[in-house]
Amino acid sequence: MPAAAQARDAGAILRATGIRSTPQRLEVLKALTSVPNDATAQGLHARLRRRGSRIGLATVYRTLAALSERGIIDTLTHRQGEASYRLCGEGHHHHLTCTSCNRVVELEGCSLEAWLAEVGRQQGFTLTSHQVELAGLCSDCRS
Amino acid sequence: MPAAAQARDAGAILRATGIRSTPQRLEVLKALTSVPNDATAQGLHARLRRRGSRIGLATVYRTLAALSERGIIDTLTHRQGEASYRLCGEGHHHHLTCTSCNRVVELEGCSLEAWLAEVGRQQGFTLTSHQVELAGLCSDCRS
DNA sequence: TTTAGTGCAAAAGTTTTGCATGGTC
DNA sequence: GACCATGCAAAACTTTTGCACTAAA
Repeated sequence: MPAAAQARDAGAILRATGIRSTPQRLEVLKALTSVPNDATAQGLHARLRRRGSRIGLATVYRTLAALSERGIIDTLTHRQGEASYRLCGEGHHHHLTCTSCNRVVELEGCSLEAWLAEVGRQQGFTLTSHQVELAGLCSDCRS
Repeated sequence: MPAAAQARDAGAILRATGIRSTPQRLEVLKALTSVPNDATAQGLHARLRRRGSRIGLATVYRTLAALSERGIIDTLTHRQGEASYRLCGEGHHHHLTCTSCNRVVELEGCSLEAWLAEVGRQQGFTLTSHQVELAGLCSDCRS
């Protein structure tokens, strides 16, 4: 459970990646661990402010950018016009989002290698990256 | 060649979808056919203006939204912060973009059904949609 | 003490909207 | 003539940046 392990000590994550540990960064990181799904910069900022934090919106953006750069969080683009972020397990994986309750399931591993290789070969491309976002209704919302 | 067929008569596309045909919408549609890759709203507007059109930016946005709603064009989100649009063939398909020259290849068909069904079953989801964006280096740019 | 992070406000950028005008059916 | 589309400008948003100040190492 990589995500849970990370959640146990936000400070350790920052220290491990060599970026300076500050109260604001810890706040953002903790807020991310307490959200089951993905969150937007604006949403995180509002949430922290509501709880009494004096953190600035720019700091939230800068923190999310720093964490994303270092691979600690993932940047999802399934929201229209607004980027959203999620604390994730390690390694390559994809997400499955419920269109009704916004629950996000992290799919472990990626079984697309064979297909990707085939497509690359057919089109003469050297594939360097791929982004996959699945959407549907979760079992709870289907009823 | 659905895309080419569409290009032959922009007016017919508009008539077929029941939306009113106007010079501006034809301009946008023709501009899309003359671009090999995807284009942004801002880019299309600038291009049309440069060629003497008096079309407004809002009209370009409204036209692209109308066309996208009706499935005549696809909305891609691989550009950061700016949506881009592409006149596409019919049916479900995915795109492969060259990270160097921005060339976009439209992949016919989608071979992910089996994988999707498996993932949905495992997670208890009823999958309703998926978005796949592949990126890599095309043969021309590899050298 | 050096270096990097923060908050605020302003700026930058994309997209949307209100409204008077003009074009389409 | 009824209705819809357009152009313009302003507004609404998200995100970035400049800068004086503060805090971390």
